[in-house]
Amino acid sequence: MALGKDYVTQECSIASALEVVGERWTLLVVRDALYGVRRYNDFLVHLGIPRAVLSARLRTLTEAGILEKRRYQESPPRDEYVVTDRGIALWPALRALAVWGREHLMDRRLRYFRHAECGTELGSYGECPACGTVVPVADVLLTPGPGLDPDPADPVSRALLKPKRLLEPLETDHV
Amino acid sequence: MALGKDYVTQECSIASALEVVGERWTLLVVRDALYGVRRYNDFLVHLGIPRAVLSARLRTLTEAGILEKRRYQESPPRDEYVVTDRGIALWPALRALAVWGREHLMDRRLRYFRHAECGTELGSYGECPACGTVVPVADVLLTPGPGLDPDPADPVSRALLKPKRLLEPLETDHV
DNA sequence: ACCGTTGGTTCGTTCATTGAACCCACGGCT
DNA sequence: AGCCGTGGGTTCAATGAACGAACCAACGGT
Repeated sequence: MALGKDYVTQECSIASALEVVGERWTLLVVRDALYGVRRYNDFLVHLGIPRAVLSARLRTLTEAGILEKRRYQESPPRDEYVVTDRGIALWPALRALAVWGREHLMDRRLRYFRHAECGTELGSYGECPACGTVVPVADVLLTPGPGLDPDPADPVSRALLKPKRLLEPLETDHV
Repeated sequence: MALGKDYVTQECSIASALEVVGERWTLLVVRDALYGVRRYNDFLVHLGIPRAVLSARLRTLTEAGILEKRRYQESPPRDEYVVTDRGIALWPALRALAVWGREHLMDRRLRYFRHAECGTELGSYGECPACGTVVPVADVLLTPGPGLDPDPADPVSRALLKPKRLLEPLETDHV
Protein backbone atom coordinates (compact mmCIF):
# COMPACT_ATOMS: atom_id res chain seq x y z
CA MET A 1 0.00 0.00 0.00
CA ALA A 2 2.68 1.72 0.73
CA LEU A 3 3.69 5.12 1.39
CA GLY A 4 1.97 5.57 -1.85
CA LYS A 5 0.42 8.70 -3.06
CA ASP A 6 3.15 10.97 -1.80
CA TYR A 7 6.14 9.02 -2.95
CA VAL A 8 4.66 8.56 -6.42
CA THR A 9 5.35 12.13 -7.38
CA GLN A 10 9.00 11.66 -6.68
CA GLU A 11 10.36 10.53 -10.06
CA CYS A 12 13.10 8.62 -8.32
CA SER A 13 14.01 4.97 -8.22
CA ILE A 14 14.90 5.24 -4.53
CA ALA A 15 11.39 6.45 -3.79
CA SER A 16 9.92 3.64 -5.89
CA ALA A 17 12.00 1.09 -4.04
CA LEU A 18 10.91 2.51 -0.70
CA GLU A 19 7.29 2.33 -1.75
CA VAL A 20 7.72 -1.42 -1.98
CA VAL A 21 10.15 -2.20 0.82
CA GLY A 22 10.17 0.99 2.88
CA GLU A 23 7.45 0.19 5.37
CA ARG A 24 8.09 -0.77 8.93
CA TRP A 25 9.25 -4.41 9.26
CA THR A 26 9.39 -5.07 5.53
CA LEU A 27 13.17 -5.07 5.11
CA LEU A 28 13.56 -7.18 8.24
CA VAL A 29 11.23 -9.77 6.76
CA VAL A 30 13.35 -9.81 3.60
CA ARG A 31 16.49 -10.11 5.71
CA ASP A 32 15.05 -13.13 7.50
CA ALA A 33 14.00 -14.65 4.19
CA LEU A 34 17.58 -14.30 2.92
CA TYR A 35 18.80 -15.88 6.15
CA GLY A 36 16.69 -18.92 5.29
CA VAL A 37 13.53 -18.28 7.29
CA ARG A 38 10.50 -19.57 5.38
CA ARG A 39 7.69 -20.33 7.81
CA TYR A 40 5.11 -17.97 9.23
CA ASN A 41 5.84 -18.96 12.80
CA ASP A 42 9.57 -18.56 12.40
CA PHE A 43 9.18 -15.02 11.10
CA LEU A 44 6.77 -14.40 13.95
CA VAL A 45 8.95 -15.48 16.85
CA HIS A 46 12.20 -14.17 15.38
CA LEU A 47 10.90 -10.70 14.57
CA GLY A 48 8.47 -10.27 17.46
CA ILE A 49 6.08 -8.68 14.99
CA PRO A 50 2.29 -8.53 15.43
CA ARG A 51 0.59 -11.30 13.48
CA ALA A 52 -1.64 -8.94 11.53
CA VAL A 53 1.36 -6.92 10.39
CA LEU A 54 3.29 -10.04 9.43
CA SER A 55 0.38 -11.31 7.36
CA ALA A 56 0.11 -7.95 5.60
CA ARG A 57 3.84 -7.80 4.86
CA LEU A 58 4.01 -11.35 3.57
CA ARG A 59 1.10 -10.58 1.29
CA THR A 60 2.53 -7.38 -0.15
CA LEU A 61 5.99 -8.93 -0.55
CA THR A 62 4.43 -11.85 -2.38
CA GLU A 63 2.43 -9.51 -4.59
CA ALA A 64 5.59 -7.56 -5.32
CA GLY A 65 7.35 -10.74 -6.45
CA ILE A 66 9.94 -10.61 -3.68
CA LEU A 67 8.65 -13.71 -1.90
CA GLU A 68 6.84 -16.68 -3.33
CA LYS A 69 4.18 -18.54 -1.38
CA ARG A 70 4.66 -22.25 -1.86
CA ARG A 71 2.66 -25.21 -0.57
CA TYR A 72 5.08 -27.58 1.11
CA GLN A 73 2.55 -30.14 2.28
CA GLU A 74 -1.10 -30.94 1.72
CA SER A 75 -3.23 -32.08 4.57
CA PRO A 76 -3.01 -30.14 6.61
CA PRO A 77 -2.27 -27.50 4.00
CA ARG A 78 0.93 -25.69 4.90
CA ASP A 79 2.64 -22.87 3.03
CA GLU A 80 6.09 -21.40 3.19
CA TYR A 81 7.49 -18.17 1.84
CA VAL A 82 10.60 -18.45 -0.30
CA VAL A 83 12.63 -15.49 -1.48
CA THR A 84 12.73 -15.00 -5.26
CA ASP A 85 15.48 -13.63 -7.52
CA ARG A 86 13.95 -10.21 -7.13
CA GLY A 87 14.24 -10.56 -3.37
CA ILE A 88 17.78 -11.86 -3.62
CA ALA A 89 18.59 -8.73 -5.61
CA LEU A 90 17.89 -6.73 -2.47
CA TRP A 91 20.94 -8.24 -0.79
CA PRO A 92 23.32 -5.41 -1.77
CA ALA A 93 20.98 -2.87 -0.21
CA LEU A 94 20.62 -4.87 3.01
CA ARG A 95 24.34 -5.46 3.06
CA ALA A 96 25.04 -1.73 2.68
CA LEU A 97 22.65 -0.92 5.52
CA ALA A 98 24.31 -3.56 7.69
CA VAL A 99 27.77 -2.15 7.01
CA TRP A 100 26.59 1.37 7.84
CA GLY A 101 24.87 0.23 11.01
CA ARG A 102 27.86 -1.75 12.13
CA GLU A 103 30.32 1.08 11.57
CA HIS A 104 28.23 3.90 12.95
CA LEU A 105 25.95 2.40 15.57
CA MET A 106 27.34 -0.86 16.94
CA ASP A 107 30.06 -1.38 19.50
CA ARG A 108 30.52 -5.08 18.92
CA ARG A 109 30.53 -7.61 16.10
CA LEU A 110 27.37 -9.67 15.92
CA ARG A 111 27.96 -11.64 12.74
CA TYR A 112 30.53 -12.14 10.05
CA PHE A 113 29.70 -12.55 6.40
CA ARG A 114 32.32 -14.66 4.66
CA HIS A 115 33.00 -16.07 1.25
CA ALA A 116 32.00 -19.73 1.73
CA GLU A 117 34.69 -20.94 -0.70
CA CYS A 118 37.64 -19.42 1.11
CA GLY A 119 36.40 -18.15 4.48
CA THR A 120 37.48 -14.56 3.88
CA GLU A 121 35.29 -11.87 5.36
CA LEU A 122 33.42 -9.85 2.75
CA GLY A 123 34.46 -6.31 1.90
CA SER A 124 32.16 -3.35 2.19
CA TYR A 125 30.34 -3.83 -1.09
CA GLY A 126 30.05 -7.62 -0.77
CA GLU A 127 33.20 -8.62 -2.59
CA CYS A 128 35.74 -11.18 -1.45
CA PRO A 129 39.05 -9.34 -0.96
CA ALA A 130 40.98 -12.57 -1.46
CA CYS A 131 39.28 -13.77 -4.62
CA GLY A 132 38.61 -10.32 -6.02
CA THR A 133 35.06 -11.13 -7.09
CA VAL A 134 31.62 -10.07 -5.92
CA VAL A 135 30.30 -13.07 -3.99
CA PRO A 136 26.92 -14.46 -5.10
CA VAL A 137 24.38 -14.51 -2.31
CA ALA A 138 24.26 -18.31 -2.17
CA ASP A 139 28.01 -18.38 -1.47
CA VAL A 140 27.84 -16.05 1.51
CA LEU A 141 28.49 -17.82 4.79
CA LEU A 142 26.85 -16.35 7.85
CA THR A 143 28.89 -16.96 11.01
CA PRO A 144 28.24 -15.71 14.54
CA GLY A 145 30.43 -13.03 16.09
CA PRO A 146 31.50 -12.44 19.69
CA GLY A 147 28.76 -9.92 20.45
CA LEU A 148 25.91 -12.34 19.87
CA ASP A 149 23.83 -13.66 22.75
CA PRO A 150 25.02 -17.28 23.12
CA ASP A 151 21.69 -18.58 24.39
CA PRO A 152 18.81 -16.78 22.73
CA ALA A 153 15.19 -17.51 23.54
CA ASP A 154 13.69 -18.16 20.14
CA PRO A 155 14.50 -21.22 18.02
CA VAL A 156 15.34 -19.15 14.94
CA SER A 157 18.08 -17.21 16.71
CA ARG A 158 19.36 -20.52 18.09
CA ALA A 159 19.50 -22.01 14.62
CA LEU A 160 21.41 -18.95 13.41
CA LEU A 161 24.19 -19.61 15.93
CA LYS A 162 25.55 -22.28 13.60
CA PRO A 163 27.37 -21.09 10.49
CA LYS A 164 25.14 -21.39 7.46
CA ARG A 165 24.90 -20.13 3.95
CA LEU A 166 22.38 -17.49 3.00
CA LEU A 167 19.23 -18.82 1.27
CA GLU A 168 19.78 -22.29 2.71
CA PRO A 169 16.52 -23.18 4.49
CA LEU A 170 16.69 -22.80 8.23
CA GLU A 171 16.38 -25.85 10.41
CA THR A 172 14.53 -24.99 13.56
CA ASP A 173 13.94 -27.52 16.30
CA HIS A 174 10.16 -27.58 15.95
CA VAL A 175 10.58 -30.72 13.87
CA MET B 1 9.99 7.35 18.52
CA ALA B 2 11.86 5.27 16.20
CA LEU B 3 10.70 1.90 15.57
CA GLY B 4 12.31 1.53 18.86
CA LYS B 5 11.36 -0.97 21.41
CA ASP B 6 10.65 -3.79 19.02
CA TYR B 7 13.68 -3.49 16.81
CA VAL B 8 15.99 -3.23 19.81
CA THR B 9 15.70 -6.90 20.58
CA GLN B 10 16.96 -7.77 17.15
CA GLU B 11 20.71 -8.06 17.67
CA CYS B 12 21.30 -7.03 14.11
CA SER B 13 23.05 -4.08 12.53
CA ILE B 14 20.39 -3.88 9.82
CA ALA B 15 17.73 -3.44 12.50
CA SER B 16 19.85 -0.80 14.23
CA ALA B 17 20.30 1.06 10.98
CA LEU B 18 16.57 0.95 10.30
CA GLU B 19 15.86 2.29 13.76
CA VAL B 20 17.69 5.43 12.73
CA VAL B 21 16.83 5.78 9.04
CA GLY B 22 13.93 3.37 8.59
CA GLU B 23 11.04 5.67 9.21
CA ARG B 24 8.85 7.08 6.51
CA TRP B 25 10.52 9.95 4.61
CA THR B 26 13.85 9.67 6.41
CA LEU B 27 15.88 8.11 3.62
CA LEU B 28 14.38 10.51 1.10
CA VAL B 29 15.51 13.42 3.27
CA VAL B 30 19.02 11.95 3.30
CA ARG B 31 18.87 11.45 -0.48
CA ASP B 32 17.96 15.11 -0.95
CA ALA B 33 20.73 16.15 1.41
CA LEU B 34 23.23 14.19 -0.69
CA TYR B 35 21.82 15.83 -3.81
CA GLY B 36 22.74 19.17 -2.28
CA VAL B 37 19.45 20.27 -0.71
CA ARG B 38 20.11 22.20 2.50
CA ARG B 39 17.19 24.50 3.22
CA TYR B 40 13.98 23.69 5.02
CA ASN B 41 11.84 25.08 2.24
CA ASP B 42 13.68 23.18 -0.44
CA PHE B 43 13.15 19.87 1.35
CA LEU B 44 9.54 20.86 1.84
CA VAL B 45 8.63 21.61 -1.75
CA HIS B 46 10.74 18.87 -3.26
CA LEU B 47 9.46 16.08 -1.03
CA GLY B 48 5.88 17.27 -0.58
CA ILE B 49 6.19 16.23 3.05
CA PRO B 50 4.06 17.68 5.89
CA ARG B 51 5.93 20.38 7.73
CA ALA B 52 5.58 18.70 11.12
CA VAL B 53 7.09 15.50 9.78
CA LEU B 54 9.94 17.34 8.09
CA SER B 55 10.76 19.16 11.33
CA ALA B 56 10.74 15.87 13.22
CA ARG B 57 12.95 14.11 10.67
CA LEU B 58 15.45 16.95 10.49
CA ARG B 59 15.65 16.90 14.27
CA THR B 60 16.22 13.16 14.60
CA LEU B 61 18.70 13.11 11.71
CA THR B 62 20.59 15.96 13.35
CA GLU B 63 20.57 14.16 16.69
CA ALA B 64 21.81 11.02 14.96
CA GLY B 65 24.75 12.97 13.51
CA ILE B 66 23.65 12.44 9.91
CA LEU B 67 22.86 16.09 9.29
CA GLU B 68 24.34 19.15 10.89
CA LYS B 69 22.32 22.27 11.56
CA ARG B 70 24.35 25.28 10.63
CA ARG B 71 23.57 28.98 10.91
CA TYR B 72 24.25 30.54 7.52
CA GLN B 73 23.19 34.09 8.40
CA GLU B 74 22.30 36.09 11.44
CA SER B 75 19.47 38.59 11.36
CA PRO B 76 17.19 37.18 10.41
CA PRO B 77 18.57 33.94 11.84
CA ARG B 78 18.59 31.29 9.13
CA ASP B 79 19.76 27.70 9.41
CA GLU B 80 20.62 25.08 6.85
CA TYR B 81 21.08 21.33 7.21
CA VAL B 82 24.30 19.92 5.82
CA VAL B 83 25.00 16.23 5.47
CA THR B 84 27.89 14.93 7.61
CA ASP B 85 30.40 12.15 6.96
CA ARG B 86 28.06 9.76 8.69
CA GLY B 87 25.30 10.76 6.30
CA ILE B 88 27.62 10.51 3.31
CA ALA B 89 28.35 6.95 4.43
CA LEU B 90 24.73 6.11 3.68
CA TRP B 91 25.36 6.64 -0.01
CA PRO B 92 26.11 2.97 -0.78
CA ALA B 93 22.81 1.93 0.79
CA LEU B 94 20.85 4.55 -1.15
CA ARG B 95 22.73 3.66 -4.29
CA ALA B 96 21.88 -0.04 -3.84
CA LEU B 97 18.22 0.77 -3.32
CA ALA B 98 18.25 2.96 -6.43
CA VAL B 99 19.80 0.20 -8.52
CA TRP B 100 17.24 -2.32 -7.29
CA GLY B 101 14.36 0.05 -7.91
CA ARG B 102 15.58 0.93 -11.36
CA GLU B 103 16.04 -2.69 -12.43
CA HIS B 104 12.89 -4.10 -10.90
CA LEU B 105 10.35 -1.29 -10.85
CA MET B 106 11.15 1.38 -13.43
CA ASP B 107 10.55 1.33 -17.15
CA ARG B 108 12.62 4.35 -18.00
CA ARG B 109 15.88 6.01 -16.99
CA LEU B 110 15.41 9.04 -14.77
CA ARG B 111 18.98 9.88 -13.91
CA TYR B 112 22.51 8.76 -14.59
CA PHE B 113 25.22 8.65 -11.98
CA ARG B 114 28.62 9.15 -13.55
CA HIS B 115 32.21 9.43 -12.51
CA ALA B 116 32.82 13.18 -12.76
CA GLU B 117 36.44 12.70 -13.81
CA CYS B 118 35.72 10.58 -16.87
CA GLY B 119 31.97 10.65 -17.48
CA THR B 120 31.55 6.89 -17.24
CA GLU B 121 28.31 5.65 -15.73
CA LEU B 122 28.78 4.02 -12.34
CA GLY B 123 28.55 0.25 -11.94
CA SER B 124 26.12 -1.44 -9.62
CA TYR B 125 28.13 -1.00 -6.44
CA GLY B 126 29.20 2.56 -7.19
CA GLU B 127 32.49 1.84 -8.92
CA CYS B 128 33.72 3.40 -12.15
CA PRO B 129 34.10 0.57 -14.68
CA ALA B 130 36.64 2.59 -16.67
CA CYS B 131 38.87 3.65 -13.79
CA GLY B 132 38.34 0.52 -11.72
CA THR B 133 37.91 2.39 -8.47
CA VAL B 134 35.01 3.02 -6.13
CA VAL B 135 34.04 6.63 -6.77
CA PRO B 136 33.95 8.97 -3.76
CA VAL B 137 30.57 10.61 -3.27
CA ALA B 138 31.89 14.07 -4.07
CA ASP B 139 33.05 12.83 -7.48
CA VAL B 140 29.68 11.46 -8.51
CA LEU B 141 28.03 13.51 -11.24
CA LEU B 142 24.26 13.48 -11.31
CA THR B 143 22.88 13.93 -14.83
CA PRO B 144 19.26 13.83 -16.00
CA GLY B 145 17.95 10.90 -18.04
CA PRO B 146 15.32 10.77 -20.78
CA GLY B 147 12.49 9.71 -18.47
CA LEU B 148 12.63 12.86 -16.38
CA ASP B 149 9.90 15.49 -16.58
CA PRO B 150 11.57 18.35 -18.52
CA ASP B 151 9.53 21.09 -16.84
CA PRO B 152 8.85 20.23 -13.20
CA ALA B 153 6.86 22.47 -10.90
CA ASP B 154 9.17 22.90 -7.95
CA PRO B 155 12.44 24.86 -8.07
CA VAL B 156 14.46 22.00 -6.60
CA SER B 157 13.54 19.59 -9.37
CA ARG B 158 14.28 22.35 -11.88
CA ALA B 159 17.72 22.88 -10.37
CA LEU B 160 18.35 19.13 -10.58
CA LEU B 161 17.86 19.19 -14.35
CA LYS B 162 21.36 20.55 -14.71
CA PRO B 163 24.22 18.10 -14.21
CA LYS B 164 25.78 18.59 -10.81
CA ARG B 165 27.99 16.78 -8.37
CA LEU B 166 26.59 15.19 -5.26
CA LEU B 167 27.05 17.23 -2.07
CA GLU B 168 27.51 20.44 -4.04
CA PRO B 169 24.97 22.91 -2.61
CA LEU B 170 21.90 23.31 -4.75
CA GLU B 171 21.19 26.65 -6.37
CA THR B 172 17.50 27.29 -6.42
CA ASP B 173 16.03 30.41 -7.95
CA HIS B 174 14.68 31.84 -4.72
CA VAL B 175 17.81 33.98 -4.59
C1' DA C 1 -13.74 -36.34 22.36
C1' DC C 2 -10.14 -33.68 23.13
C1' DC C 3 -5.43 -31.48 22.52
C1' DG C 4 -1.67 -29.43 19.90
C1' DT C 5 0.31 -27.30 15.78
C1' DT C 6 0.35 -24.11 11.90
C1' DG C 7 -1.29 -20.25 9.81
C1' DG C 8 -4.00 -17.18 9.93
C1' DT C 9 -8.30 -13.08 10.96
C1' DT C 10 -10.77 -9.71 14.00
C1' DC C 11 -10.98 -6.09 17.08
C1' DG C 12 -10.30 -2.28 20.43
C1' DT C 13 -6.53 0.75 21.88
C1' DT C 14 -2.55 3.40 21.07
C1' DC C 15 0.64 5.84 18.19
C1' DA C 16 2.18 8.25 13.83
C1' DT C 17 1.06 10.88 9.72
C1' DT C 18 -1.47 14.33 7.41
C1' DG C 19 -2.75 18.98 5.97
C1' DA C 20 -4.40 23.23 7.29
C1' DA C 21 -3.90 26.99 10.23
C1' DC C 22 -1.25 29.73 13.00
C1' DC C 23 3.16 32.07 14.77
C1' DC C 24 7.32 34.94 14.94
C1' DA C 25 11.55 37.46 13.68
C1' DC C 26 13.16 40.14 10.49
C1' DG C 27 13.77 43.17 6.05
C1' DG C 28 11.93 46.23 2.93
C1' DC C 29 8.40 49.25 1.02
C1' DT C 30 5.39 53.27 1.19
C1' DA D 1 4.43 53.87 11.39
C1' DG D 2 1.96 50.32 9.29
C1' DC D 3 1.95 46.55 6.29
C1' DC D 4 3.60 42.66 3.36
C1' DG D 5 6.73 38.86 2.25
C1' DT D 6 10.01 35.22 3.42
C1' DG D 7 12.15 31.50 6.08
C1' DG D 8 11.51 28.37 9.50
C1' DG D 9 9.02 26.63 12.20
C1' DT D 10 4.63 24.80 16.02
C1' DT D 11 -0.24 23.35 17.05
C1' DC D 12 -4.26 20.79 16.32
C1' DA D 13 -8.15 17.78 14.74
C1' DA D 14 -8.87 13.89 11.74
C1' DT D 15 -7.23 9.81 9.62
C1' DG D 16 -4.59 5.74 9.11
C1' DA D 17 -1.25 2.23 10.66
C1' DA D 18 0.65 -0.70 14.35
C1' DC D 19 0.00 -3.27 18.49
C1' DG D 20 -1.32 -7.28 21.15
C1' DA D 21 -4.76 -10.20 22.78
C1' DA D 22 -8.37 -13.13 21.50
C1' DC D 23 -10.46 -15.95 18.40
C1' DC D 24 -10.81 -19.32 14.32
C1' DA D 25 -10.06 -23.38 11.32
C1' DA D 26 -8.02 -27.54 9.35
C1' DC D 27 -5.89 -31.35 10.38
C1' DG D 28 -3.19 -35.34 13.06
C1' DG D 29 -2.56 -37.78 17.12
C1' DT D 30 -4.21 -40.34 21.45
